[in-house]
Amino acid sequence: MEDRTPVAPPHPAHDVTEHVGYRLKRAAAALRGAMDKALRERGLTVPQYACLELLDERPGLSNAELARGTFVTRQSMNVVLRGLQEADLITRPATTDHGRALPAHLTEAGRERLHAARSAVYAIERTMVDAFPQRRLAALLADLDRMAEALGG
Amino acid sequence: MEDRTPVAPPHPAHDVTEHVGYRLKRAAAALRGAMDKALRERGLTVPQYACLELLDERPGLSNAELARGTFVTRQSMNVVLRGLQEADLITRPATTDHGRALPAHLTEAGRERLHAARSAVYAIERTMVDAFPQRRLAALLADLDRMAEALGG
DNA sequence: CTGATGTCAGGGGGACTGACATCT
DNA sequence: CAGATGTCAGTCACCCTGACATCA
Repeated sequence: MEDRTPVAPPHPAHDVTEHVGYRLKRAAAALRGAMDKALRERGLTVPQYACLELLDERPGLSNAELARGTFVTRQSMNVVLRGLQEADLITRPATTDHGRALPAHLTEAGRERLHAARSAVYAIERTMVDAFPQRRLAALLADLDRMAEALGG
Repeated sequence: MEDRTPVAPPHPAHDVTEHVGYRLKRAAAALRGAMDKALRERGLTVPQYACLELLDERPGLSNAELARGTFVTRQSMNVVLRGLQEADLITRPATTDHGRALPAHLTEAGRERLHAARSAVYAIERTMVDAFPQRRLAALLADLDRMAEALGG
């Protein structure tokens, strides 16, 4: 496996734009940018939106559970929750009589904010999905999952 | 911790884990994490590695050109270049007799560092690519590109 | 003047590790 | 005791906008 080529003039093989990683990053960056913009116009950050979606799906999750569900530390999720609380989009009890876990719930304002944001996010997803043949969707989803798992995601 | 029945997911259609965006972000995050780790062990950050790859491919690019090539501002790229210069991985003339653009070039140390990092990065790519049927690679690359373009990436 | 460039200053969102107290 | 949790403190990498001077 020894490549003895000393130094390399610009070869096609060295064109990083041909690599899977580059394409993946580019697509994810484009998605992130589109979501950033759409969500900021609606008063949410991407982590906040993800947290609201998860809470809408599973009301009563604790900070640590939300952190695990979005693949961040509970310290990072704590900051997100604090922001959502200050905006009155979620509620958390200050104390609990059993254990330390504090269940979070969407407020009515939180539900409304989420639904507005969701429309925008779904439109972005629709744009992505419509960009390639529909029959390849399932395979694409499966391959993305396999890549994430192979890398320990 | 499961004291009560955890919470029934209201609608499957609301399960964000089914969405393309979620899968894409998860795969990209796994890639980013793997690259972060591998590159840190070799004394590079991800933006630094990207910059070195671009400079290897196109020697003499200026700060602004590198910024455009990696989709960041020239201020951000300036920080990256400063770090690479302090590590003696690239050289830039302090002045030029024509214009303001300062062409950057890899040093020998820069080439060596890049090649070591590239081996690690390529191994990560190999892991990703080997995770799904090879015959779907071309379609996957094309679909990722189409998604990025559809979103204005 | 206009446009592109390099650079300094400042800020901000997002994520991490370490440390500590609380509660089962 | 161990284990999970909430939280405070500090740090870091990254990217951004604004402002300014330089130069074709």
